[in-house]
Order: sequence, then structure tokens, then C-alpha cells
Amino acid sequence: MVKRKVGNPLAFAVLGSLGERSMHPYEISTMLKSRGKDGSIKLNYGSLYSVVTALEKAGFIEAVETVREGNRPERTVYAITEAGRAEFADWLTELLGSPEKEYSQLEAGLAYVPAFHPDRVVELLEQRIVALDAQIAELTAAHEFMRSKEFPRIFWIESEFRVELLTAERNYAERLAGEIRTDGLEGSAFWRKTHELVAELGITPSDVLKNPVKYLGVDFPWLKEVTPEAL
Amino acid sequence: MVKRKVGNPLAFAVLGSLGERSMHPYEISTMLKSRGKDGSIKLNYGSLYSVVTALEKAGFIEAVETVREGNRPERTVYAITEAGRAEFADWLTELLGSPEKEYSQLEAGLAYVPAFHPDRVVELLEQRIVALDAQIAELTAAHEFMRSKEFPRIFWIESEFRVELLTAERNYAERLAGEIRTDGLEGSAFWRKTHELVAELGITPSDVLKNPVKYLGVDFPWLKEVTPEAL
DNA sequence: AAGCTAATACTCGATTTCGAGTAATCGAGA
DNA sequence: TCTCGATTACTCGAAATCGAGTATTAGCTT
Repeated sequence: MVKRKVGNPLAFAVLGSLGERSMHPYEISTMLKSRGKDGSIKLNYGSLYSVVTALEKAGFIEAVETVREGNRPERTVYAITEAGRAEFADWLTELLGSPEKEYSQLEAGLAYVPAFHPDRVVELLEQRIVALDAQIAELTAAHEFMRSKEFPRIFWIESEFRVELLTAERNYAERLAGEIRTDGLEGSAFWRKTHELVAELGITPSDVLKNPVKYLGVDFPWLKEVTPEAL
Repeated sequence: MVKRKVGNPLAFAVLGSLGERSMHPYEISTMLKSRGKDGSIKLNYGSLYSVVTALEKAGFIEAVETVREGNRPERTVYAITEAGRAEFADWLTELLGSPEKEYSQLEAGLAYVPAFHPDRVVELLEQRIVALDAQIAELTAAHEFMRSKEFPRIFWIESEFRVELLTAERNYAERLAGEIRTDGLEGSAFWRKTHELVAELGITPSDVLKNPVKYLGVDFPWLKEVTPEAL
């Protein structure tokens, strides 16, 4: 809700990492990778260093020493400040307690699904399901491995949650594909029909919608309810 | 997969809109709003105009007329080009067929859940569930309304999918909260214990992990498997 | 002992993204 | 008929984001 001074989720990971011990930026990045947290929070070097600078300017972290070994680039070690701990706690509180609006790719795609022929959409959804199944299998295998090592679940629940989301997406895609295949999507048999008319007669979808009686032999009560801008 | 010349999802919506008919940017924005597509694709004016400019430079759309009514700002009407139609089709193909890595807020939060006391985490998850239930109820009511108007489902499946994701999130949160409440999260009773020790003895969580035998009376086999950087 | 790859540790500038601001007009009510 | 809030239509510059590039060293092989 509150606009943070440094809003990049990577900044949250930096605060979380420095909350455990002081480190230099590159060390933070390797730690995030070795713990697999980079699967949950996008890590990229450009952002890492600019985010660290921004956090320092905001007083959430401070440089505690700069070491130079041989001719290698300097490593500046940062520590979290009290303000930084407070910010991290506040941020985590928000991330866990208050859902923020999120935009998913599939949602964007679904918003324009009528633009494709139903059969093509089914094809693509099936392709997606295959890819999702592969991702789910990979993560599940990783979980199996961690469980076999008795590595506590609390350290990888974020990955478990990811599987949950992927599975929901997979199941929705499968259900939708099925409904389209059987034309079981309420009130949208006209979708297929429209695409066939467009291909046959060389007209546009809006032509069909403008004159449903002529082209489809039926009238749409909902068309009168739709605001003119929406068309 | 492919790096698009104009990558903002809003550009996809612009192409989709102009695919139906030529419009000026502001008109696109009102149409997206009246159709509720702005719930699936983030719409913001700054991005809209810069995205339109970028699409024009890339040859995906072109200005077809500039009208000025009275003293109002000029309205430049854009039309989609053949290249633009191809780009839209390619983009929609990708959005539907190929899942891209996505980062969710809750996932980021879960990655740092051990930083809070278990009881606090349960509290926050419960708060989240209440908020999610409200969002789900609101969307469900909207769907009920559209169904009563016989407005075809195909025009709002993206919203249906959103409910699916929200529900998955809700259910995961509920399950996790339950498992934490009953300490039923495999191998992580030590999590609660550690927070209690930290509060009592003024030590840090890493101190506990460094000497589990001393503080918790048990040894952790997985600790030996963890790479040193990960600590 | 030379050569090569991988890892270390960052830098830089070009885009992108954003959100607040502006300025005119319309329409409903006092 | 005057006013005031909503709508129309867009602009602008600051800030964020990114990803490719760089330079050094360690370690392994041949």
C-alpha cells in the first residue's frame, strides 16, 4: 500500500539477507542463488547495485568496510541499520498480509482470446499444459529431494506455493480447452461461427456483431446493454 | 521468448484494440476500461502514449488522421498495419501457449517467512485470507451479473481465471496457516523454538543454527549438505 | 608452463516506466 | 446563467530497470 522509498522486490531480498549478516552485494547475489531465492525474486546485477545504492541513500543499510584483494574490484560490505530492520519487517508484513493486484501473462492473453479461432486457442492451451506439467514435475522432484535430505519445508514453502499456482493455471487451461472443444462455453457458439464467416465472406468480426440477425440468425440481448465505447 | 521491440503488455492491448478498429490513444484507454480489460493489463497514461509512439516507430501502427475540435488537444487516430497484425498474432500465440516465469508477491514474502515468529505469520496469513475472500466475492458477483445478462463467458474468461488464481492462493494460505498453527510443518518445530531462544537469550538465529546441539538439543543432518555460501 | 574456462565483482548508459500535472470542455444543478 | 466537478486528451521529466560488457583471478587441463 505505502509507496516505498525503494520498491524493487530485490531490495526486500537485500534487506532480508543483510538482516542475517553483513555482506557485499555480489555475496548477496550468490547467497540468493545458492538458496534458490532467485526463483522467487528476480535477481539481476544491474538492479542489485542500483538498489543497494538506493537503500544506502534511504538509510536502510550502510557501508561498513571496503576491502580490496589484489587487483580485484573493491568489495564494499554493507550492514543493515535499525531503520532497515523496521523497513524489512514492515515490508514482509505487507507481502504476507495484504494481497496486491498482480497481472499474469495468461490473463492478458485470455483477455484477447476471441481474436483467434477456437481451434487454435485449444491447440495453444494444450501446448501450455505440456510446458506447465514439465515445470511442475521439475519443482516436485526438487521438493522430493529436499524432503529426502530432511531439509525443513519452511525453507522452501515459496517453491511449494509456486507449484500450487502453476497447478491452478494448468487445471484452468485444461478445463477451458475442454469447454472450447465441445462448444460448452455458455453463449459463445457464435465465436466459432463468427470466425468461419470472417474466413468465408471476408468481413470483420465487428461487422458480424453489428448485424447478428443477418449473419447468425439470432439477436443478442446483451448487445443493447453494452456501452457504445465498449464496441 | 523473443525479445519484442515493444514489450509492455499495454502494447499488446493497443494492438488488440486497433485490430478491431482505428482509434486515438485516449479512446483506447476508455475502451479498455469499459470492457474491464484494465483489470488484466495495467493501464497508465504515461505508458500508453509512450507505447503508442514506440509501436509507431516499430511500424506496427500508423497515424491515419489528426483531428482538432475547438481548442482541445489534438487527437491522433492510429490504425494497425499488417506488421502490427502479425506481431499481435505472434504475441497472443506466445501468451497463450508458452508460460513465462512470473513472480508473485506472496512468493517473495514466503521466501522470508522464517524471519517472523510463527504466530505472527499465521496472523498475517489469516488477514490475507479475509482480503482474498473479499476480492473473490466481488469478482464472483460480477460474473453472476454478466451471466444474468447473458453476456457471453468468452468475453470475461480472463476474470474467471483470476478468480482461479486468487482461490489457489487463498487455499494455500489457509493450509499453510493451519500447518504452522499445529506445528505440522515437517521438520520445523525448531523455527518456533529458535524465535523463542532469540527473544529470551538475545542471540541471533544464525547463532542457533551454528550450534543446534547446544541450543536445541538436536543435530541437523541437512546442515552438512548446505553449501557454506548459503548460510 | 601455457592456455582456457569459470567465477568474481561490478559498471554504464540506453530504454522503459511511471504518475502527477495541465488545460480545455461538458453537463447538471443552484 | 453561473459554477463546479467530471471528463477529455495528453505532456513531461524524474526514477527505475535492465542486460550486456569489462577486467581480474583461480583452477584445471594438456
